[in-house]
Amino acid sequence: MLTETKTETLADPLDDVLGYQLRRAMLVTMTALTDSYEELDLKVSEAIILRFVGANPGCNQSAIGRALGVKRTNMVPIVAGLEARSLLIRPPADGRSNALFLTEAGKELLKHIQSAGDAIEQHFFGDIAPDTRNTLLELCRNVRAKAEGTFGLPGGSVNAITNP
Amino acid sequence: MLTETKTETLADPLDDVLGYQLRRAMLVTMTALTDSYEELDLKVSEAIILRFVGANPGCNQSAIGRALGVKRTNMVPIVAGLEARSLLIRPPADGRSNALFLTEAGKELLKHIQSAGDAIEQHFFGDIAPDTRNTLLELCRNVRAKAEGTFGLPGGSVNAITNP
DNA sequence: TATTGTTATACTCTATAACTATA
DNA sequence: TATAGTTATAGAGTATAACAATA
Repeated sequence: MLTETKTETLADPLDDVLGYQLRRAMLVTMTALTDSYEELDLKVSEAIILRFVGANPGCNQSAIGRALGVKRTNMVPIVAGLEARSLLIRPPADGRSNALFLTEAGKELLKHIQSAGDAIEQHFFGDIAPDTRNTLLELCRNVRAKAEGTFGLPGGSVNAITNP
Repeated sequence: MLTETKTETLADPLDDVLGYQLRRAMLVTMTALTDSYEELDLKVSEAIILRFVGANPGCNQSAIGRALGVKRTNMVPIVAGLEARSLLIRPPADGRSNALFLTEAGKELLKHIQSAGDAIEQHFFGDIAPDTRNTLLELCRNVRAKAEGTFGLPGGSVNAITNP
């Protein structure tokens, strides 16, 4: 006679829902990224913003916010924190906006940010065939393009980036 | 002479980072889902939990929390809210746990939840070829399987589900 | 001893409104 | 009038700690 093993396995009604499964998978990678950047004492949002400043020296924080889908009101404490840690400077560009530049410390940290990001990318997506990878990237572009479609989403709030 | 058009297009250093692009795409679909469920006066978390109860009548809220990656402490107000709205009941299963069941109203609402979810799925992923779709689902499974790999993530907090 | 439900609480990211200064 | 930076504040999701009751 078999001892009854309590199999706590719930039926998953979303098992075949691609949007849901993609989200679950993304949460895994975001958690890994969060943990990895924690060793650099950075949040994911801070790391991403540093990468953007590194790639766009002299841009202002509102432009980065638009690119990332982060409202300019929420950029304030993040950028202020990075400046307070001397990872970037923001001399006035004109009377109302500041030009962001990485400091030497910021540039040095950026290298580690990129290494950590690459490691995560490699770990989770390194075994994907190149053509599958391209298919995926195109899928992502299509999904984001559809955001302005039938569902009439406001462009600004479609795509915030920070929270795991 | 050409008038200089201010082309505010920042270089995107993450343009080719699959993890990042997948996340951006996911945020788009989650925003659409949030907006859609808003018409049913439901949060995404509430809708997902109702789907799980519908698929697993009699289960308790901690089990759902484990399946979704939501801590049982955070299940409390959500389930209590659904009970207060008479969408589910929770008679005691044994002395310490309750068995969750949808009410008739909950079952009726579940139909609309599924329709709304299907519409989002169709809108964003309806044009994907079946074999590509399967590739994607397998990719998701692989990513989640890797969470217990090198990065040694705690199984519990890997995969919360609610927040857009 | 482990599990279930619960309260209280803190932290993060996101959102809106409103203000100031400048283009 | 539109834009950039800012402050204050509210909401939602997630986190830990602690407790009582039960298995």
